[in-house]
Amino acid sequence: MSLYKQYPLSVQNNLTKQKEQFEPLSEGKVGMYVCGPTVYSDVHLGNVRTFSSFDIVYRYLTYLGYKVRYVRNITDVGHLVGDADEGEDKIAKKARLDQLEPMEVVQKYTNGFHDVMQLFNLLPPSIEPTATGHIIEQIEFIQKIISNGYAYEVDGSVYFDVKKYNEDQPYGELSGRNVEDMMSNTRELTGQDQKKNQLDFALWKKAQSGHLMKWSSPWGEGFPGWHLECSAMSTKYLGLDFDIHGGGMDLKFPHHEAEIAQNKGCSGHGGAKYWIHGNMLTVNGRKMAKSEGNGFTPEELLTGNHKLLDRGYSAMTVRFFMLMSHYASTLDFSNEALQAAEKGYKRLMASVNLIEKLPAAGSGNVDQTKSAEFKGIIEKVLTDLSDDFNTAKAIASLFEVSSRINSFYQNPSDLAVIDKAIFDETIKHFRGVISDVLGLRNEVVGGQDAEVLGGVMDVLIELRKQAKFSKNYALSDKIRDDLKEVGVQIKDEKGGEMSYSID
RNA sequence: GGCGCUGUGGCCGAGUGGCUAGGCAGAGCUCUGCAAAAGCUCGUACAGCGGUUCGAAUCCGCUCGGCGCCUCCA
Repeated sequence: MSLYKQYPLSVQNNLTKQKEQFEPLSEGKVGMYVCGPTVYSDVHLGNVRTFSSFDIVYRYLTYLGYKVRYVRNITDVGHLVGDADEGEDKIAKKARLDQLEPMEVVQKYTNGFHDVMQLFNLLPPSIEPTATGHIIEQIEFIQKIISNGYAYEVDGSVYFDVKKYNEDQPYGELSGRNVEDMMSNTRELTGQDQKKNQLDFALWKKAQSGHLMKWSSPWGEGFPGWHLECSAMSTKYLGLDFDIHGGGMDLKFPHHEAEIAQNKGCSGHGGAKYWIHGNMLTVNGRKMAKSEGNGFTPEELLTGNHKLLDRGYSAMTVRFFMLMSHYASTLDFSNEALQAAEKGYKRLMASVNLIEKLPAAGSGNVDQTKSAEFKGIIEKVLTDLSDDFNTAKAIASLFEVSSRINSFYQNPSDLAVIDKAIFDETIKHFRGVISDVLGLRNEVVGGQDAEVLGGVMDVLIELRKQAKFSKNYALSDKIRDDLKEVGVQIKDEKGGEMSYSID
């Protein structure tokens, strides 16, 4: 039996505002689209949180046995800087400032984005389409919307007719808005003379003279509107109807609302069945954002070279920190919280590393009750993950397994009564969840350096053993204390063995 | 102004009406030559005020905070 039948998944669907049983449109297969980054600057930690949230979704679906097609786009054109329609293209502006080709800007930050994803151990999507690579699809999409009567052309630009659309189907169902309210409340913007209505949004914009990123279209030279690429590319790669659409909470309106309207205006199909939104990372209670000046890059995080950071934190520490809260809750960044996460993460991983040192399970009189109880912990982990990807709850249970492992190591007799098959199954999932679902990995020195270090440590440990054996505590303590000074902790174990960990 | 979220012990954070996660910090104990690690035990928190209920952190109302979106934003 596949795991997804054993641990049926439920998800909070923001389209229906309810937690629902997850049922893919096609048995055993999942199509998921997630809004990716706009590549005109470095990603900051807040961006990382959203992508991490959906990395968990992707990983867990896969772990449950679903075959997942995960599409995450790269927005490399089209978003304007100003709040009116005449603003400059962000990428073009960056290109002008840095004296680069727009596509050089795009490439630079796309590379940077990939590096960051790798650093935090996020899996690459199945397809990573770019907006500039799908201009034709977007033009075709617009043409269909126009022919359906939901868009109009004005002087080389095309706008989506929200009011007309709203006569046939509700606009605002995802974000809980209604058109009448918005028409009376939306503030006046300048430079929107072309639009019939303030709520209308651009599907295609005529390129002003000097605009760098532009393409030919039936309406003249221009570029696609802000929301169109996701509609066009999700349809192309996942179909008119697919399972999951994800993105940051801040994209809910207007971006995702526009996406739904575009989809329905084009084909009558709304796209995704389940809409999932990741919440924001905050700093002192405020959203981390470039405009707030409270964002920092992953590099600053690692080095601690930022005024908000007391010191540097590793990528896995940060990943673990993010997983300790639920993706739909805001998460507040602080040095204290990071330090707590760091210790917790190390404790968890230490127990994972201890598993291989354990003696065999089930070597004594097997106690079925205790065995079942042990198994129950990992079942709870999977049940919690199936409850809307609740990593926070799951981690609590993982720590329980962790404690058991530590106890088994100290008291092998407790392990002797645990059924071997049950133990192996539990440990398989314990390791699987930590590495495959949560994406946590050991942060150790790699390569040749690691071998050398290991060899050096073996020598020092042997020296300390001899010193202890001859009751030369002054020397044995000096070895331990001096190593502690340079960040290596020696631990004496039962039976005279010693182990070490690197801080 | 509209839509929505939120207020949990020293800190961070889960919480499906009753059995009241977990991590970090703190206290005690065990183990230990001394440590460290680990294990065990402890703190009995849910912004305030009402209400529903046998029973509410959890549901309802009001009050007071905080935040997000409504303009590009993960």
